Amino acid sequence: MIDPRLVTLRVFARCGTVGATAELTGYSPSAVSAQLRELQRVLGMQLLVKDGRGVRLTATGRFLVAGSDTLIAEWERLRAAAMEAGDQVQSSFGLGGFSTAAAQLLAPLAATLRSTRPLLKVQVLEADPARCFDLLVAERIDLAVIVAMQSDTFGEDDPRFEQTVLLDDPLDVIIPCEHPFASRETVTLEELASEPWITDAAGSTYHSLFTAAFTAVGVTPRIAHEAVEWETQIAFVGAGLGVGLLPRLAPLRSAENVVRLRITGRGKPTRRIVAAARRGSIGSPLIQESLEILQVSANRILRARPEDGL
Amino acid sequence: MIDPRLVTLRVFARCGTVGATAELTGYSPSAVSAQLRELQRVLGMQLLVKDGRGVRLTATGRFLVAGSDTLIAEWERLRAAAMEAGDQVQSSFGLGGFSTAAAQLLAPLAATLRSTRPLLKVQVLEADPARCFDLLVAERIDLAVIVAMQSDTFGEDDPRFEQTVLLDDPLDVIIPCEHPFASRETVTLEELASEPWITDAAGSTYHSLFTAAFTAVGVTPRIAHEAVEWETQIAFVGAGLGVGLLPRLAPLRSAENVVRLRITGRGKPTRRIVAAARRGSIGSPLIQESLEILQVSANRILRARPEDGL
DNA sequence: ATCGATCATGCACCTACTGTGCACGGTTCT
DNA sequence: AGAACCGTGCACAGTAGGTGCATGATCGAT
Repeated sequence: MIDPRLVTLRVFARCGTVGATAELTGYSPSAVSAQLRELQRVLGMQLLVKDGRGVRLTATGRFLVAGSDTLIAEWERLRAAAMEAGDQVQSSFGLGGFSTAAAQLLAPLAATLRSTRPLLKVQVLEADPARCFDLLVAERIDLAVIVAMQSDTFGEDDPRFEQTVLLDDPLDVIIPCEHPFASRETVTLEELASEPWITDAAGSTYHSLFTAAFTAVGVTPRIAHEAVEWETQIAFVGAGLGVGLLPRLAPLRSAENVVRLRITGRGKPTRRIVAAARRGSIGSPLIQESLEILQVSANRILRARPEDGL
Repeated sequence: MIDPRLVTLRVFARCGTVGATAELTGYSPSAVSAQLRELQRVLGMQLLVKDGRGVRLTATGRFLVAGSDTLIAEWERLRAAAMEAGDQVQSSFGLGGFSTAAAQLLAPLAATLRSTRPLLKVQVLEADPARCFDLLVAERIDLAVIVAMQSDTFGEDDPRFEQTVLLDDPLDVIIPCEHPFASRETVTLEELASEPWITDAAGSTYHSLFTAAFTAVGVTPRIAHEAVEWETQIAFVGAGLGVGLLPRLAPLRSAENVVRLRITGRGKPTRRIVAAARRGSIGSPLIQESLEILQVSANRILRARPEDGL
């Protein structure tokens, strides 16, 4: 209901270049340029100035973008309330989430919605958390499932988003079948202090999660190998190259001769998974229903004993 | 910046029929019908139901319209603030007002704006107060000058509008040149109690103003003739048919052998003239400047002595 | 009961907005 | 200097959204 050109401007305010805005919104760069030009004409304001080989927001432009946060939130709130008041449904629904969430949480959610609401067009996009926020602003998706990171620039109080905690996903340890601990059910991080560890490259979200888990118990792990994908890491462990941490949500196929153990003791590392939506839209019946379904899925997975993955 | 279809829905909520909405917005009835249908499709809500030979808002529709008041106001506020922050001007500006205001206040305002802001497209529409409010909602005009009536359904606290008092326009008495009081400068209503009066038909806004003036001083005037236009009333008085009340803003040509006297004594009847705009937009520099110009015009007219009209 | 008036809507048609693809000029980094 | 990148103008195309007329439905008046 808000003019799509204003939405485009907001996306531009986040990524700073016309090209990136085009990529995020799905338009061509020419279209973004034309939209921004038209927006300035309609409003009678100069919103952009040339800056080097790019363009930059003017003070007026920044002011407008900042103020539009409450406008967007107001509209989302109104639409959600009207939806609830009229017990009606929207026609399309976009979901976004990072890999694990997309596979374990969003896929069943989309399937459930597809059966309970046959005429709702559901679209799922896999994207990392930062891009999920971009996609929310661009209105490409309506709900995102992400890992809450302390390093995130989006706080709880960002006027553009509203977040609710979905679940705390515990990290398990995976070790090779041949490992002396393979028959145990639980283990502490201290017991594994001298093991060769497998994790992601420094700088990734998983790596910071990894180090945080060990600093919490005062252990310095020896990092032997690096793997980006869970599948790769599991394969490394299965090959006896070392041990690793695996979120409980990440599935483990039985063929992979790897054992998953729960962590006990002082340090019980978890990653917090939250759902994010545009501020104001959280009350929408569709989003509320989605959150409930997500909770059910998450609890069902978490209740499963770690040995089930063997 | 708000979707024009939502604006159309708001206009429909006020006048109740597709045809009237088309007339107010400037669209054709087919276009209004298509817009409302499209709006329901996009939002996934049923906003209208057939009702006899017309259509009626559903509960959801009424809810949406009511809630959109704050949304519109929020946008107007944001735009006005951005305008002020950036010291920029809009490209078009619509003015509305009733007959006297249009001639005496809006015409000079439009002329001034045309000279101070050459590239601003100014449009003036003459319309009675009720229609002015409709035109404000329809975004055909941005500022309206109207007579405040106690019978108006639009209170000071209407979430859609914002009003500021422009001036209190005193009512003068007009009498024939041959009248014994013609050489005086002031008169009281009591002195004219037995005169034959000329006013508008019962039910008009002027008529209620007329009776209110006399009930304030406890006099019951004898209504001899009825006239709708000021010009007609003045002609009646000039022909010696009676006396009448004339707002000071209404001009008096010297050729009309009629004398204008100020009213003194307990009852000093006035009509309150206010400016109205969409809520939130009152801070816009263009509207602020317009209000100042209107004040200047009004004061200049009011300072003129009543004899000047002879 | 019938006829006319009124109201919303569907349809055919057309205009004009808006997006795409490509080429170009300007700017920065190496 | 040359290459890479960024934004923008232009020709073209598709489609959203406008008008005008005809139609069906409903209400009021004769």
